[in-house]
Amino acid sequence: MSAAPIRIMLVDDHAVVRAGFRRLLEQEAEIRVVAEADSGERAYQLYQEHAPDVLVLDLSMPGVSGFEIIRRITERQPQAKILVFSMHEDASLAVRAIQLGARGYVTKSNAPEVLATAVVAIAAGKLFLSDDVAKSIAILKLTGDDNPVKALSAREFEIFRLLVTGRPAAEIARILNLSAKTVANYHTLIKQKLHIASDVELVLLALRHSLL
Amino acid sequence: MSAAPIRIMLVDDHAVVRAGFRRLLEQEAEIRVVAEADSGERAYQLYQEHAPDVLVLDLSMPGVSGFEIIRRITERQPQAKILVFSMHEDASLAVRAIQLGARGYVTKSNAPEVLATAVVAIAAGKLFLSDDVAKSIAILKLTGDDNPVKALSAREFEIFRLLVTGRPAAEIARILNLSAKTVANYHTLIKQKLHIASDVELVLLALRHSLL
DNA sequence: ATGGTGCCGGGAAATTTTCCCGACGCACTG
DNA sequence: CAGTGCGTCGGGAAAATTTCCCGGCACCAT
Repeated sequence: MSAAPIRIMLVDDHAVVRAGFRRLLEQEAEIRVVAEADSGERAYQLYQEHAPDVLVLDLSMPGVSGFEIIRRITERQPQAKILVFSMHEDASLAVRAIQLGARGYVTKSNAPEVLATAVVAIAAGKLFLSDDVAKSIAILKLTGDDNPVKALSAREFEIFRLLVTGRPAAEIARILNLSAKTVANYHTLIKQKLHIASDVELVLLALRHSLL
Repeated sequence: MSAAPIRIMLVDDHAVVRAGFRRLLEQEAEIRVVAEADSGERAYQLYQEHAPDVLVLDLSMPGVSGFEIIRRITERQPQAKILVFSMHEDASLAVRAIQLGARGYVTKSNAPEVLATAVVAIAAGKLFLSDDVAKSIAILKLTGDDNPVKALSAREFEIFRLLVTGRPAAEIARILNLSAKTVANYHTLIKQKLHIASDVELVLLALRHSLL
């Protein structure tokens, strides 16, 4: 089984934390920590140099934020495997991180061995969420604080769904027995309520909420 | 296991073919054929009445085409489970059918028991393609006859990829060191080459080619 | 050399989007 | 029960974008 070890890079602004993680992770025979970074700038650079299998990243850092690091790295390497290790159990943070391209999210309140488990899972190409964040996300989903459904009225949502299928406004108008003008007005209204600027983002949003 | 049987509806313009399918399918204990239709018009109507678990549909029919039936049904019931059973091994037909919302595609050149297998798979919520069409689709993908990559020049494709990430034109211009005007011109050109009318379709196209 | 093709952007018309507005029905409430 | 708010529907007109057409440049193959 243990062919090549899983090569890890750690990013955290506290050296002591990094050292702890290193110990923790290297208890697992198949895991090797090959690089560490203490800032966003260094993180990006070292990531390019070492091309680790998994990047373990603390979100809260001075300067360039963890989110920004995720964004930058996945922009060029969408296949990058990034595990976020955060103190916040906040569901929306996790959702944002995943949306930006992270492959996993584990809070520090978890048992230590969970981190290694997460690393292995992510290295294997899986998505990993610790139980606590998974639960908060599920709740968030259900209550839908975050969901387009929540922000939009029934009618607006109906039009939203038709829009993201690519139907021309004229056809939507026909389907719903509206004037094309009204559809256009709704279209604008929907984009406002969702705080997005373009149709492309509209589809992307629908996608993230598995509405396609 | 065998709690409730899988309720099937057959659509084919030849009565003899329907009868054959019925026999074939009902050899499986868990499958029950609850309705048959010989035309597109009837198909839609009966589907609403019986709400079968799976709709087995022949593509080639006089009058309302199989595609149109898929479109109409999935328009109102996107969760509808439709299995296309066709004589054509044509990959693009299968792709079109799936894009319209079908959950499976099996050609008539397959061994009889494949049909039952497909029905069961689709009832379970899976997507099913018979080996032959899967192969043609794969080839189509690889040779990319249909692919955006094929139609677009390198530069055009680069801009295409940035567009479908939702970035504003101004940012794309900055990234590529172009004037916003040029990006706009490319944007138009790309839509023309891809034969699409809107940005929404642009994203959906990218999606279908797993470019997101 | 020369015609085809991809790249880049300006100008201006054409179209679309957006904003603002008025109207209606409905539900809630003091 | 009048008043208030909100969702729905669309017209008019300004604002912004898209599209079309063009010219120039570089490259490459004939």
